[in-house]
Amino acid sequence: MRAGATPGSARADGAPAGTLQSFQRGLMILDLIISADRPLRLAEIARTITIDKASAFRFLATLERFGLVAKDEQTKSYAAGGKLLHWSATVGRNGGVMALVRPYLDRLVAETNESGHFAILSSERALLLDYIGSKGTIVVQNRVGVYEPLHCTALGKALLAFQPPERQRALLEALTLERFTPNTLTDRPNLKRALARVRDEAVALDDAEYNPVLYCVASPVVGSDGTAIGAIGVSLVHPLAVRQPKRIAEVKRKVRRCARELTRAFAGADIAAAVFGAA
Amino acid sequence: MRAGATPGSARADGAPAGTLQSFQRGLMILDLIISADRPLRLAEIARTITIDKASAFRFLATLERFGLVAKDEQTKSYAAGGKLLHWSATVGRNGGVMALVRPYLDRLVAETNESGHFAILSSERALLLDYIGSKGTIVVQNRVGVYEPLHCTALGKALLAFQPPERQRALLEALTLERFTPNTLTDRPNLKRALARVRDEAVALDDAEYNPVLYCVASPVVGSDGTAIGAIGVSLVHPLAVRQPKRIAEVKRKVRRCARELTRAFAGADIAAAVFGAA
DNA sequence: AACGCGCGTTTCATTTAGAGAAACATCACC
DNA sequence: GGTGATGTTTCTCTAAATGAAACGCGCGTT
Repeated sequence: MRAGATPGSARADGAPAGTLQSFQRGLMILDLIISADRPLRLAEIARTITIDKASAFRFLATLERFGLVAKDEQTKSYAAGGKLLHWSATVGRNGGVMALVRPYLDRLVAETNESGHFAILSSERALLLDYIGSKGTIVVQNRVGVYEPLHCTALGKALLAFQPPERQRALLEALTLERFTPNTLTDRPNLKRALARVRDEAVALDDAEYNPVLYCVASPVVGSDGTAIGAIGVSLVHPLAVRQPKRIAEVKRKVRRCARELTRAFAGADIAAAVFGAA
Repeated sequence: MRAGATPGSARADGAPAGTLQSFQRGLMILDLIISADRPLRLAEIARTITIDKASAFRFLATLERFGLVAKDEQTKSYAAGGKLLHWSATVGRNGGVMALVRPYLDRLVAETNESGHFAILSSERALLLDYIGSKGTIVVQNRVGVYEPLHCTALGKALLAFQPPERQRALLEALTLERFTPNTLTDRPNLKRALARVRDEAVALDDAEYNPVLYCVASPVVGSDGTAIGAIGVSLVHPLAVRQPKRIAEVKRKVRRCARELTRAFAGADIAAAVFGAA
């Protein structure tokens, strides 16, 4: 279409060279249908993606054949299909990282009696990979697979603080720093200062910066190259937590220790010592 | 490529008209990576899908940009990416059918004290949509999202027995009737007879025909057009179950009743009566 | 060290497979 | 019954994907 595009350069639509445009469009449609909270109609989809009706029709037909979307012939609307559930089940049982992390997370939850999370950096967000609810009466709901912002969560700041300098700069540049609560850090200088502190202490805090009722503590799990491959932490109910500085200090210690041991398991004792200091 | 293909007719590669070949290829690659139990290399993928290396590279680059696959730069291998977890989380919370089914499934499990399942027909398989473990000591593991064969499971047979005649014929035609245990029905005439009985009784059994240690009982949940929109059932541990005909009869009654009530909720009392008989 | 081999990546010309317009078919709502 | 929006099919043209080939690289072998 764009005839003047130099080969090898980025195209006008933002799709970089070496990627397949039509495939990408199809994935966008699938993503749209999954993200929508209700079945979507063809015209609606074509309009939001801004592609031709006819093309949308073909994409949807292909997705349907694959079982990825289900078409309701009555209402002519499209929703997530059975294959997605199958994929979910398959991806979920993929022990991968989680098999290694689980025991540590288990112990952290048992020790602190708070809800524990493990997250990785994915698409400029913190992606919650695992969750264990506390045994206490108040339980933060399970939100595995959910994205959370980097700038105002403990897990996010732990991940952000331990990125290579250029990557961190790029991320900070790209982030929106949306305000969620009065406590949210929304200016880059303040955030940078906070990250420096996280780097020093190897513990990140979230004092109701994202969710007004949560006080979170997280530490990075660092790989052999010194960058965070994940972050582990716990969530406390905010109004109760802030009144108990001794309890917070204790939780910080336990999260920190847990992350250090995980880091040692992943990357060895020398890296762990470099990040968390000597035992 | 195939220049002689008549417009509108099926293409030589089996892809029907109106579907996008390249998009389909991309989805096949994604499916392959998800299904694989280990990270895959580019060459491997290209060979199994039988596409050009260069194309595979482009597809993978696109998938990676989307976060659907994660590339390990060290080993140059591809695995399922974070976006899939995100999709899983999003699809999972989709209350849809399950919100309606859950209470019934809950009650069935409570009444029978056995593990309960709910499945739908998807891609010539029974797709497990929900599961509740029994409160007893022996628990069948959770397998939500898993496909099971139609010809040798109680849920599958319940679904199969209540399909429109032509669809049922087509399905029977297409099925492989693979043998899993000595009890598996592997010839079509026998299977047809079994389905006729299921249709009469509105209860399907699986006497260790798929898993040698399971005895399963299931009934169809029928929609307003008289075809099964799902199936609900329980799994008993086989060697214990067969010794207790009275227990089995009781479970059958309870499963049947649960399915009837669910059918009534979905399709109304008249349909329920037509399938399950008068109360 | 030189060699061969397989793999990943990039480039390039060829041509298919997809895009888009338009015609058609339905349906809903005035 | 007409008007407009939507879903579906057909057709033509060309942009976009394809596949061959070339390149660079790491690895194991001789």
